[in-house]
Amino acid sequence: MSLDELDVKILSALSQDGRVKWSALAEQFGISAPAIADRVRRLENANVITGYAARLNAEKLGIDLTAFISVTLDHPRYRQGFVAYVEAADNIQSCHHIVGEGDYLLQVRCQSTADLERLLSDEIKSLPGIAQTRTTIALSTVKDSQSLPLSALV
Amino acid sequence: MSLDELDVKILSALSQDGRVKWSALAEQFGISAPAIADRVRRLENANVITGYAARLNAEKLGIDLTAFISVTLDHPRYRQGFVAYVEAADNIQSCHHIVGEGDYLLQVRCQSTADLERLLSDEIKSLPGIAQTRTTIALSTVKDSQSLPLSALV
DNA sequence: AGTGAAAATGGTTGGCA
DNA sequence: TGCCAACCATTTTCACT
Repeated sequence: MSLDELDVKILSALSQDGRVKWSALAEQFGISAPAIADRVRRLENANVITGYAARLNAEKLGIDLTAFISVTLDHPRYRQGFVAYVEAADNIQSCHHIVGEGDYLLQVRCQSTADLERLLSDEIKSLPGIAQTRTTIALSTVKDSQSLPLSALV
Repeated sequence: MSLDELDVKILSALSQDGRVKWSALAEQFGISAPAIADRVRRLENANVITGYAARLNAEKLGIDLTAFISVTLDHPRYRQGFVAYVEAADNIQSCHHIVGEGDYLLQVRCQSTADLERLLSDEIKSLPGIAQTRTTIALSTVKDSQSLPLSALV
């Protein structure tokens, strides 16, 4: 699917406000509301927009301990089990297969250091084939935007 | 602000589908649509819900090179300038002040290795007071959910 | 806090340029 | 693709519990 400039603008607007009214976008971009709706539907069908989510305040919810854990596996045969665990664990926000220090880099969210300790000791380190882990705790969050650099597309 | 069980369920539903109809939640939770709307408004006003966003497919958009960059500053006096840069740079998705290897951990999104090289050389390493950087490239993404572990709250 | 019904707003559909 | 206009769905308001 090819995107024109207006599509990118719509994507940008929807990443900032996923509940924006078509009529507001219509006015902003000088096009009609049904035309906006058409384009959004097209972007959804092409899986460029995969869904919508509320942005929650982790701090207000008391889930504001962020840590990064690099994990090294003993052998690739442990990958499948590890990945299955990662996908099911809702404390784990992201997991990337990396090159460098360790095999995987996890970003986790916990409520407390006790919670993190439990996650590390009782869960991650208890999985089969974990050779090594290294945990880095975030002292504070300078930026946490999940918006893609769409400006690069135009 | 204190959250009851229904609030948490609503937050969970809204993180999965930020455009869900109040009437659908109303039916699901056995309460009326205006009551759902009231609670959502309360959560918004309390800044528990900070907004809504479309989930975009980074791969389909060709912005699918993820890297982690740990940055060490020469001296805390460079912090302010560094933070200002980070906040303005839309390639930088997140930045955490960390303890351990380096001072800050950035997560960046690029279109290509050339793009990443430009970001590193022309931007980050050119900032005043950058003592060291260490870049880790993601070979693949196993998981990238931005949903908080709300189940821990109930 | 929550409800039900009415009013207001927004989304969707279909014929046409 | 996009527009307009009519139609339909949803949200919001409000008097009451």
